[in-house]
Amino acid sequence: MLLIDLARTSAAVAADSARLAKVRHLAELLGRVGPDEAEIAIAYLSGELPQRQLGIGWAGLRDLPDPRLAATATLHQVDGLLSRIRAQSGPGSQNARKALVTELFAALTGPEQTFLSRLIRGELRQGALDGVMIEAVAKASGAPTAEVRRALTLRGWLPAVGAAALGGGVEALRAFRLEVGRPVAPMLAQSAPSVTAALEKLGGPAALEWKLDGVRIQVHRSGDEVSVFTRTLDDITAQVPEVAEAVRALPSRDLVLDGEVIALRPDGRPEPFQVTSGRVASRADVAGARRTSPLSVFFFDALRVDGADLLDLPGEERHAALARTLPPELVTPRLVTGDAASGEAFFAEVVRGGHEGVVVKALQSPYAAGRRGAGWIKVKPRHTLDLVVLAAEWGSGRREGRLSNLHLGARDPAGGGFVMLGKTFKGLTDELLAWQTERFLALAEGPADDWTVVVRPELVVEIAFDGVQRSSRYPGGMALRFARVIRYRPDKTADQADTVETVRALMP
DNA sequence: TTCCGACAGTGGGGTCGCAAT
DNA sequence: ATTGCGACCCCACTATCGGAA
Repeated sequence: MLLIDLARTSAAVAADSARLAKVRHLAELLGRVGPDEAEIAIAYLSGELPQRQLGIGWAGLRDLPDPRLAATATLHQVDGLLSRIRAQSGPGSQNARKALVTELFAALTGPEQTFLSRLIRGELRQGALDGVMIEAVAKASGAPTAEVRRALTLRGWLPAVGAAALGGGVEALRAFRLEVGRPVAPMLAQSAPSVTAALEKLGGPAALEWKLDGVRIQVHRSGDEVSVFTRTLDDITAQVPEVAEAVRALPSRDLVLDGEVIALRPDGRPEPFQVTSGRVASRADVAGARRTSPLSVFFFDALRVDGADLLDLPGEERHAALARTLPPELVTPRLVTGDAASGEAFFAEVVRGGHEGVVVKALQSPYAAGRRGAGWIKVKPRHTLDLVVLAAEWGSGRREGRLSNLHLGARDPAGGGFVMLGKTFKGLTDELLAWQTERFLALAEGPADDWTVVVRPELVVEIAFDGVQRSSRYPGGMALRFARVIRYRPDKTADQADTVETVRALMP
């Protein structure tokens, strides 16, 4: 099969807004693809690369060669070159990668270049990723969607699952099982504004667990072999030796556990997220890093214990197995209650302890791997500030032509100006985007660069955020975490906005 | 007919490793 | 030594479609 076939299908998928039409386009192509090309086609059309990462990004795709006229590149040819790009390492590798990118793109037509560069940047923008591709695989293979989903849960890589379905139908899908050593897509949580709201949503008693501000891990143990995976299924075993040691010390030798790793201070309060993040990312001198910032591990779910797969069991049964298998200090603290008042009290206590919040879990729900299932609901406290818009950046994609990303500043009574604390594009409706674009252009003091418009600091906007963190990027040495717009405050002028002192008081 | 679950898109700050300068 | 880039850690929110109610 040729790359142009995929590029054409992708364009057709993008052109139809209806999901069912997207599925039809994708399934039609899957019906034509050969068995040895199915993985590549499914990967590309769901926005992924079989190589996962190439070492090429936005900058590596600047200055592409002119397209050619005849489309001749096959999927195998493209995939082979991408593998060669990925394989480059050591001094000179960056230049070698660029040379290979040039060679690859010089062999492509315009539409192919557009498709492939979007794919490599991770911005396919065709309105279809895994979710739609699952439906397409089901349609093309004749297997029920639920079977495809379940196989994906256990295998964690849709192209492999899709290829199996196209080749062997339902039978092939049923052959996928939970395998110790191969990570499963972790279950995710929805969110709610309060414990009361979360309990209401679940409609009965639930388990409230500490939400630790660390890094999600999935740990597999088979005998003395222990592997630790992140949420995106990357192997971080070497960076977090504390985890393997803790799990190896358990009596059970066959385990798949779900939990969180976090750096705690000697007094038990959490370090800022940056500390945990740094520990998980750093590969050099793990022993030294461990002495400075030791990691603690807490588990909250068990997917397999001693030969038994637990994924389909109710949450409370899985937790019972967890509690039987682990010592209490390795289990995430929790409270089971249906009472909103005691739930709120528990939440307040957790937050006082410096933690992120709680996760409210239905007692009955199975482990819905890879989905934002309704069974888990996270609750976090929310801060708000009234800040001043200092500038705005032009948006992209569906926000093209709209001023989108806001630069936010707090009032600085000492300096008489404003101190930038970060940016946000979240919480804006289409209506608000249109309004603010017009308003900002009226307040414009001129462009700072091609994509940023500096405005007179007059508009006050109410911003919600999760906390304040240390920053080396911004002049005040602080930045807001997860800032989002609540509403504009036309009733306030800039000299009534919150000050940097107010923000500084929120620093941990 | 209306409601709501699931998905995709639109980007945010911080950290590390590594190649290029 | 510094800088720029890529990859990944954390992530919130809105619009839309289509099945559920």
